[in-house]
Amino acid sequence: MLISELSKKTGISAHTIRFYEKSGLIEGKQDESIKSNNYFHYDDVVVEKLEFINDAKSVGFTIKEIGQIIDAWYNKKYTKNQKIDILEHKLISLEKKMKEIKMMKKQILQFKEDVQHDKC
Amino acid sequence: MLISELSKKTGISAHTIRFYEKSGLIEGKQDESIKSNNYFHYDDVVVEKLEFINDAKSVGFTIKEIGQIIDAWYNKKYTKNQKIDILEHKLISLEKKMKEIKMMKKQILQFKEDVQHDKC
DNA sequence: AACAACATTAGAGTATAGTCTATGGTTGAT
DNA sequence: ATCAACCATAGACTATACTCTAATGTTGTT
Repeated sequence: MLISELSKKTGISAHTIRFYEKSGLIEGKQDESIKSNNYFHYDDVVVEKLEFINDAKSVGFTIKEIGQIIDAWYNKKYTKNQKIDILEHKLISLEKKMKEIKMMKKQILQFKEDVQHDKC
Repeated sequence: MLISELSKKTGISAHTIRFYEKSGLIEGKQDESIKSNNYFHYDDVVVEKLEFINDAKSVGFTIKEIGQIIDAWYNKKYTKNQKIDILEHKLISLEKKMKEIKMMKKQILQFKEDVQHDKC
């Protein structure tokens, strides 16, 4: 598919998709047999990646981190052990985020109680 | 205390503290009786706020959101009901973040299994 | 009085993550 | 042939959250 279809499927603008492509998160292929244009073609793996990117962004991963995770899954540039290492580090950072959120919940619940009992 | 002591206590640079002050998150007071200088003085509430800011930043709250929470606790510019409303919205957004992180954990665990079983 | 070590402000610079504009080429329907 | 609707690239612009520099003033010790 071409970029506008990819954009429709994922809800991500063509501009942003190109930005992700420049950032190395995804890649389209140009059809060598067609010489009249230089349009990029994207497959379902790219759709999958873009959906993952959206999810990963909302948990606070940076573009760089998302790139690492994608490479640990879809790419051949790491050994098996390197891939597992990267993924385990991300799991640890998710655990950390989880703990921080739980603590923040407690804190805000406390704030709420204080307000309810006119302690501030 | 003056800004350098506040900086030492919280581990936040004087530059960043001034940035937070400009952003409306904290405020120091100038001593009216001293006319020779315009140094700002900070109390323990500011230390408390800065510690909260650090925690709130790490769960992904923006400066704006942190400002709202601080105002819902320390400030008189909202009614009781408005304060509770703000805090409840933040609790909901924390619940959402938690769900997203749980899903991301599952996804990355799946990636890890796929790597372990040579499925990619 | 001189000096280091502090304080202030205004504003410039950086990194991240987009978002948009300008320019120009391509495709497909009429 | 022409027109809307697509495609590409380069680069400018924006928002957020700092981070640093420059210029200048103050305090406290020797």
